[in-house]
Amino acid sequence: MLALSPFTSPPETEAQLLAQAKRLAGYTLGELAALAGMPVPRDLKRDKGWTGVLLELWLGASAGSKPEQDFAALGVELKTIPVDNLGRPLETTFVCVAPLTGNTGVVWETSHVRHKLKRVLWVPIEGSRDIPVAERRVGSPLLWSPNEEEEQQLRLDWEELMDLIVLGQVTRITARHGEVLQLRPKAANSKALTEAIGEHGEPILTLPRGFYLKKNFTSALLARHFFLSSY
DNA sequence: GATTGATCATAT
DNA sequence: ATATGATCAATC
Repeated sequence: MLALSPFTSPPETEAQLLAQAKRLAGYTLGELAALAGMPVPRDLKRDKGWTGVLLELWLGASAGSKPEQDFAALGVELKTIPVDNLGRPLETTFVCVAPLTGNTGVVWETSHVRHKLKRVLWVPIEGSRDIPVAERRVGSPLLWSPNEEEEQQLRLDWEELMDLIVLGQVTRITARHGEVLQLRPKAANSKALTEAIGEHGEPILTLPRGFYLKKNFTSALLARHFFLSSY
């Protein structure tokens, strides 16, 4: 029998949240899904957010689609991150949608990116596609805030990208811009359009974009944690 | 094999 | 269309 049950209400402290996340380490997604009464999809092709929702449930996050941090009372954001057998990220990490209009005068200090990343509970999950979803294991969690260097890296990339957006260059931005933070499409499909600023300052329609953390960034922060926890 | 651009589900 | 949760898969 598993001495484990999902939170039915949000955790009241960071310590409580982290403790519960630590309890989940080592369990498989299949075990956690069964205890939560959730069916396990064969793969994640049509259930890309399934793992995130499962962990939200187990950790007592305000499930669903509220434009808030997952643990609003604690100011903590939950991110599951798929990793390989060495704990390296297999995917980039979505942060938030990029505002493409109304950006005159915006600054890093009050940006959505900075707010989202102020405090993050990272939960690594085995993500190799050759491991059946139900057999993938939850890894050791990490409660993280950007250090000075990370914050600076993020700020520089964000400022470069936002400058291009404000200057009407959004359609010229590719995922190659930015060292640790990149801008990529974030949409249902390539026909979903949103308003942006064109190269002559005119309104245009373009693909919605999102900010994503590149793997070099998340890989480093997870590696640091792994290194430190091995002592 | 890694990366960039595209895409999937669901709720509001 | 926008927000939440992300991974897929064509291409380099």
